[in-house]
This record gives sequence, C-alpha cells and structure tokens, in this order.
Amino acid sequence: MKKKTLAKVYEPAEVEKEWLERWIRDGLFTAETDSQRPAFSMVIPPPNITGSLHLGHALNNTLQDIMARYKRMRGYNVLWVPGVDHAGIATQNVVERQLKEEGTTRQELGRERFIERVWRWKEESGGTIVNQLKRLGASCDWTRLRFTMDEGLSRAVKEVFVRLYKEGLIYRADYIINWCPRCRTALSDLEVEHEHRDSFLWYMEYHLADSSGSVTVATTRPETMLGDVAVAVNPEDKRYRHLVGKTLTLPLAGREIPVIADPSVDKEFGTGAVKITPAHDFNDFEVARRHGLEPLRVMDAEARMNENARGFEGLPRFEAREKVVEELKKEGLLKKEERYSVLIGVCYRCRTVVEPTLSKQWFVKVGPLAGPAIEAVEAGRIRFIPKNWERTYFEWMRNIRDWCISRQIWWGHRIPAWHCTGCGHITVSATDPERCEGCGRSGISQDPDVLDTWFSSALWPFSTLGWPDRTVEQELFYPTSALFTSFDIIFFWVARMIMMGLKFKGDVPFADVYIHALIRDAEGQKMSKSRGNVIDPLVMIEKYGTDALRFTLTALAAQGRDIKLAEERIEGYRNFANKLWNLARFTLMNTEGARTGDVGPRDYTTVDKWIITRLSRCTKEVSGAIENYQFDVAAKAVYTFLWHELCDWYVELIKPDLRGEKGEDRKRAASGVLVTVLKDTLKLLHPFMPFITEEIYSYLPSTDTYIMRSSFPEPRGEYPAEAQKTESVMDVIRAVRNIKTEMNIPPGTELDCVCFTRDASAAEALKEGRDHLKNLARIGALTVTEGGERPAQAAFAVARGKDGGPAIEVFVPLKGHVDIDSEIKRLTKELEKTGRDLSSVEKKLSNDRFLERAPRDVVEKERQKLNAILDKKAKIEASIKRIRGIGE
RNA sequence: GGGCGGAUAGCUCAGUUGGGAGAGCGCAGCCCUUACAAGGCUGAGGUCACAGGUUCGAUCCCUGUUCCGCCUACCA
Repeated sequence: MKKKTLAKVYEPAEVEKEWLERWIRDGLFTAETDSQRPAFSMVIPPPNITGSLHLGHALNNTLQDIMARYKRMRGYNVLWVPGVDHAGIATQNVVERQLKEEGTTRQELGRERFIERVWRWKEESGGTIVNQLKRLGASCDWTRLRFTMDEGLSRAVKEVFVRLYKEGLIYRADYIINWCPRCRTALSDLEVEHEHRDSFLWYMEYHLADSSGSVTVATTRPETMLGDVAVAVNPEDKRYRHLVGKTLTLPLAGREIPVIADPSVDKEFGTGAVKITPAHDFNDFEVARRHGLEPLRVMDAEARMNENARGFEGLPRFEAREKVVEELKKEGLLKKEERYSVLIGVCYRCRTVVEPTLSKQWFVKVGPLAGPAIEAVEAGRIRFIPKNWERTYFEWMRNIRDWCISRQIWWGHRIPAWHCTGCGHITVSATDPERCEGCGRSGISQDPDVLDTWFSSALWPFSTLGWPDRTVEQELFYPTSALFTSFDIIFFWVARMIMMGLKFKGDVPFADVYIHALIRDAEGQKMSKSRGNVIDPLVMIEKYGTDALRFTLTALAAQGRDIKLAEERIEGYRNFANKLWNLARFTLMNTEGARTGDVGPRDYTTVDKWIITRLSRCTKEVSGAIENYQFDVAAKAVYTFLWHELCDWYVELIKPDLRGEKGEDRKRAASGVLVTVLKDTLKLLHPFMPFITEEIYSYLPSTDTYIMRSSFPEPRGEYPAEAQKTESVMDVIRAVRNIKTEMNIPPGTELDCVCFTRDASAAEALKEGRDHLKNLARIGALTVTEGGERPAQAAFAVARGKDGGPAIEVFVPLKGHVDIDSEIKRLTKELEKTGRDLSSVEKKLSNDRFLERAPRDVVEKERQKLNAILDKKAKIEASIKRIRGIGE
C-alpha cells in the first residue's frame, strides 16, 4: 500500500508506464501449463508487421483484454496468445520502397539477400505494433509472442500444404486468376476490391469471313479483342440463330473465330452478342472451356500487350485500348461509343486495376473443407455473436470458389514443391528433398512462389500452440474459447481458420466468434489516411490516457453497429477517469482510522444498505453483460453507478458521518463502507480501465498485491426496503431543490419543509433522513405527518419514486419568498403533464376489451396508476387553489 | 442481381420475453457547497421515417414504401 496524497488531477502517463512494467515483470499475463484451474484462451488477430496501432486494433484488443482480465479475476487460467503477421505483399512493398530510395531493386539484390534484408527490417521496425499493444494494456502472454514466419509456424505451414496436396486438396493448374500488374502477383478473389468508374461501352463490328454479313459486339475492354477466340450469342436469340457456327474475321488481328451459342449470354445487354476472351475474363474463360476453345493470352506480367497482339506489342493495356479504338474507327468498324459506368477490380494493396489473367497457379480445393465448416456453425459448435453474421458466413461458404494460394513474390512461406528439370514431376515435401521422387534425379528446383499470407493465418489457432507437435498448450487451450474480430475478415480469416482447424485438429478452432464494430469518424466516414480523418489512438493515449480511450471505445461498442467516434467522447470519459480519481482522493482523506477489513451488514445504516443494494445490482449487471459480450452495457452500468449513485448521492449523504458528526463508531463504519464499495467498484472497472484502478487500489488497504489478481466482486446482498426508504429521501430532496430553482430562490436559502405521507415506512425514512434533507436540500425545520392542515403560502410538489414508491406531499412554506405567479405557472405546468398521463390511463381503463383481455396484473397496475394520478392531480389542484387564495 | 443493417431529443446512440419514451454530449439557468469547474444543482427538448396489418394495446411483431449505409456478384 502506497502512502502519499493523490494529486488533484489524474496524470496517466507515469502511472501507466509503471504498472505495465510491474505486471509483466511479475508474470501476471503469463498462462500456466500446470494449473488445475479452468482454461480460457484466445488468439489475437495478428496485426501486420508493417502496421501501426489504429483504432480498429485498439478496439479489438481492448475488448479482448476486458474478457481476459475478467476471466482471470473469475479464476480462470487465461492464455491470450499475441502475435504478428508477416503480411507478404505489404511488407515486400515497404522494403522495396526502401531499396528504390537507395537506387536499387530486389531483382538486383537477388532473392536471398532480399529476404535477409526483409528480416533485418523486421528486427529493426517490426516491434512497433507489439509495443503499442502493450501500451494499450493488452494483457497478452508476451512470453509466447509468435510470428507467422517463425520456424515453428513455418513447419506447420509446410505440414498442412503437404497433407492437403497428398489428399488432392491442393492442386496446380492453368486457370484464370486476378493478376496485379504492379505487384506482379496473383491475388485471391478476396484481395480484389470493386469500384465503379466512368467509362464507355464500345460497339465493334466483326465481319463474317465470307463477307455475307457482320455481328456487332459491345465491350468495356476493346484492347482484349486481340485475344478473342469467339463471339457468343444466346441459343434462344432468334436474331443470331442463323449465324451460329459461322466464322468471323477478327478485325486488326485477321484471325478467324467462330460464332458460338452459350446460355450465359444475356440477350438484353448490348447487342446480345459478346466477344469471348478467355485469357483475360473470368466469364469468357468458362465459356471457352465449355466449348473447347483455346485461350490466347495477349498481355504480359505488367499488363503490356505481348507478342500475340501483333502491331500492339509492348503497349500498356490502356494505351492499347486507345489505339484499338482508333484503328477500328479508321476501318469504320466502331459503331458506337456509349457512356457507361463499369465495375472494375483493383488490388487491395496498391489500387492498381487488376488484370484477369490465365496462368499456372496453386489452388486449394475448398469444397470438401467447406462442408464440415458449415456444419460446425449449423450445429452450434461455433457461435457467432451477434448471430446474424452466421448468415453472411453461410452465404459465402456455400458459394465458395477454389482459393488461389500462390503469390509471385519473395517474402512469405515458399511453396514446398520441387520441379524436376528431367521428368517434370513435382515433388511436394515438408523437408527439402535431394532428388526427384519421380525419376530419382537430382536436377530439381523449388517452386519460386510463396503462399498467400492468409494461408498461414488460417492455421493460427493451433500453429501458435505448437502444432504439428503434441504440446500441453494444445491439450489445455485448444479449442480456444473466443475469437474477437471485425466483420471485414470473416471470409479472409475466420472461415479459413474454421476449415483448417476442423481438418487438422479435428475440432473447431474456437467456440465463440464475437464480431465487433468498425470505427468511423464523427460523420460516419471510414477513417483513412487519404481522407485525413484518422484519429490516432496513440495521440489520444498521450492526451487523455489509455484508460479513457479504452473506456470510450468500449462504451460505444454496441453490438451490430459501427462506432462513430469524435474526440469529445474521449474527453468525456477522461473526465470520468478523473471523477474516479477524485472519489479515491476523497475516500483516502477519510480513511484514517477506518475499519480495516470488510464491514458487514451489522454496520449498515439505511443509506449504506441502499448503496450496497445498488452496488449488488451493478455487479450482477456487469458480469452478466461481459459474459454476453455486451461490453457497452457493462461499461455504462459501472459509469452510472460510480458517478450518479456513489458520487452524487452516497458520498454526499455520508459526509456528515465521515466528519464524525454521528460519533466515532459511525465515522469508522462509514469510511469502512465507503472503502468497501470503492474497492468493489474498482474491481468491476478494472477490466475496462486497468491502469487507474490498479493505481488507486495500491493506495487502499487491501489483501491482494494487485487488483489484477483479485477476485471479481460477488453481489453483497440487496435490501429493497431500506433502498426504497433512501429513494424516498432522495425524492424529497429533489422536490425541494426543484422548487427552489424554479422559484428563483438561491439554493442556500433555508426554508422549512412539511411532508405528508400515509406510508409509515416513508414517514420513518424522512424522520431518519432529517439531516440528509437539511444538508442536501438546505432546509430548516422538517415536519412529517400523515396529513392535516396544509401550510398556507407554500410551494407544493408530489414526490414519488420512479418505481412507484409511496406518495409524499412536499410543502415548502414561502413566507417572504412568495412569488405567486411563478408558483402558479410551475404548478399549472405540472398539472398539464399529469393531465396527459391521466388521459392515456383513462383511455385504457374505459376500454372493455382491455379489461377483458389484458392480463390481470396489467389491469391492476393501470388501476393503481390511475389512482395515483388522480391523487396527484387533486393535490396539485388544491395547491393552486390555495395559492390563488393567498393572492386574493 | 443477391444479402445484411440502419432511420428514436440539436448530435451520437440505448431501449432482449409488445403494457407509463432513456443515456451521454450539446444547450439554458443557477452555484467557486474544503474529493473533483475535467465539478455540482435544476431544466428545456421526441406524432419513435411513412403507409397498412396482427393485437385489448405496437418504438418493439408482420407486409409494403421512401431514404441512407455496408457486404457480395463473371451483364460483356
């Protein structure tokens, strides 16, 4: 327990640094492998090694950390595995950019030296994101930090590749894929993003070889016509039926191509005749395949026209497009140019327009893997939260296409396949082979391609636990308990992990998938550097503290909705942290001579029982909400309890006790209760705001060294009767305050107060609470009776708790402060409100069908409501009458 | 084209078995009451997008419409 007085304002910087070091030093984040306690495990969605912490990371890891800390406090042996992704294309781009500045290229450097160079870069700059995550307070087991290019993980990748290949689930084939001409690599379908762009639809005329006529085709990509192998029409299309089977002369190229009939052609679009370029269009590829037509590739790796495009060779594709259009125009074959919005695919990394290209690539045959993955979710062995994401998952899984996994880059897991120069056989092996397994010759060379980065990510939940070896970690922690991620990588990552987990571990990789929000700016725009609307979490941490940032993200993270974040929100929760800080400061100022150890029910006053009741409710709500992944609900529950119940009311109510006005015993008990409540509250808050809670806890008389190691609070019991009594007192205080404000009476003015109530308990509460009324409503004499002569010249209000507590008539005699007009105005307003309530209830109760069909308790409730309203209305009316009487 | 989500106070959003509309911020007035002005007290503000339907009763359930997002897709 530290001993120093707290500063007036909470200063996070030093505090955060200190606790982070101590937590790690004392191994508080480290999972045990010899524990009997129940296990709870998660794997972090590995951020890119090139990355820097953004708000998405901050939210994702804050939520995981809340769960991890909560589960630890609940007694679980928690393993949260951290790690970083090697991010093939992104990382290679970073290093290539460096090389460019140095005036060289990776090709000049050579593969081996380039890879060395990337590793060096990783050692120097790759730790950034890890340190940023630590700074966020992420209680990952940092002793188990993994990297997707680690030796162990690389072994897992090879093992998986080999086994899938042997089973025929990985194959190599000539197929049309998405090609990025800038990155000069193949991309998977998911790595292509779609954009609308303004362009044209060009109508080009192809003549029949026998000059007996022509066909006009419409296209958005004229340059690919050089690779056309056919023109297709719908077999149902009467306009073209007579042409099917005839031969056309392809303009500019002079080749002869057939007219074919294929049902995929839309009669309504364009001219109803479409050119078929199988080497550069997905649909055309399929059509050509159905018709046994040989594709013709007309572009090279950088999307320049190749030797098959005679006359255009060497031209970049878009220049070729202009030239093709121009030449067709010259020959009078361009019939029309029509403005058209095209949907194009761009590389998710560099935004270059992707070129669909026929090439030899490696694929995963996904169908057989998808089946069990769908079944696991259907059967509820994996649960998506919120549930509606399951639909999205199914939708994609049921329409999945084979996954292109080879990338023509250097940084990544090299494909464990060796080509024989002699017999052409491919040897696939987890260990580097000496010779071809087909012919036994030694002339073999490894496939130059590397694997899609997501291939290794797909193995993450078990590769990080030591697979393919048998390890204790897998025994204890697989399947993991929960995965936290955002919806944009359900396909990239979540689905693939499920497939691989089921395939290689025979079990799902996680039980729950919690899909959290995406963060946008205050206007709802996605944050991006180009928009300049990025809020940097690190800057926010500097400015407001980590806890404030964490709490903000959490409080805004309602399920199924994006977060719109404005800096003011963070400021608001920084204020909350400061509120807590000052509560602690106040508590410590009053703990001298406090009872050590927990105080118990015997010590509780009515007011104590109220705050204990509220605390118990809050405790239940917080743990229930966290268990259900409703982190925002949990955060708001503590927020309201701490600020608006504990600080606004309880502390104010017991201040006299703490000053010793009720004797030494009560003083010590009161401060004991305060400490107890504060401690529980800190524990409730610790998963959300780890630093400030740990700091404050260290000043309190505690049995645990760390709040992080303490147990999550259990409810301390509820006292409904006492809670109601306190609420009554609070209601009267509010009524008096309201009267003073609305009557323009300075709050400090001492006025007497007369209360009428027939409820014995409420009457007792008010008598007991006399001092509270004096202190918090600043009243003079208090009279409490069942009823009787109503005070003349008095302002009036009916105090009644929200949950239908007993009615209390509150009179504040205004001798010397009478402002008849404003009181009448105030009461009239109140009367109008009551009248509105009345008519809605009366309407219900006068409806026979309501009386017949509504449940009895509902009807009874309405009757009581009616009585209460009528009662209140009568009282206000009487009061108005009396006041008028004064004026006359 | 298919799918998903949203429309509630000036702004951002809660509202989970259909039964008297809530919070935070902002705004207005008052208050330096020795934990906190990064504070306290009080208050104003809403035909719950629109039209139907189910029901005794709908912000909530169903249908349709409008507007706004997002995901997905081989109409060239």
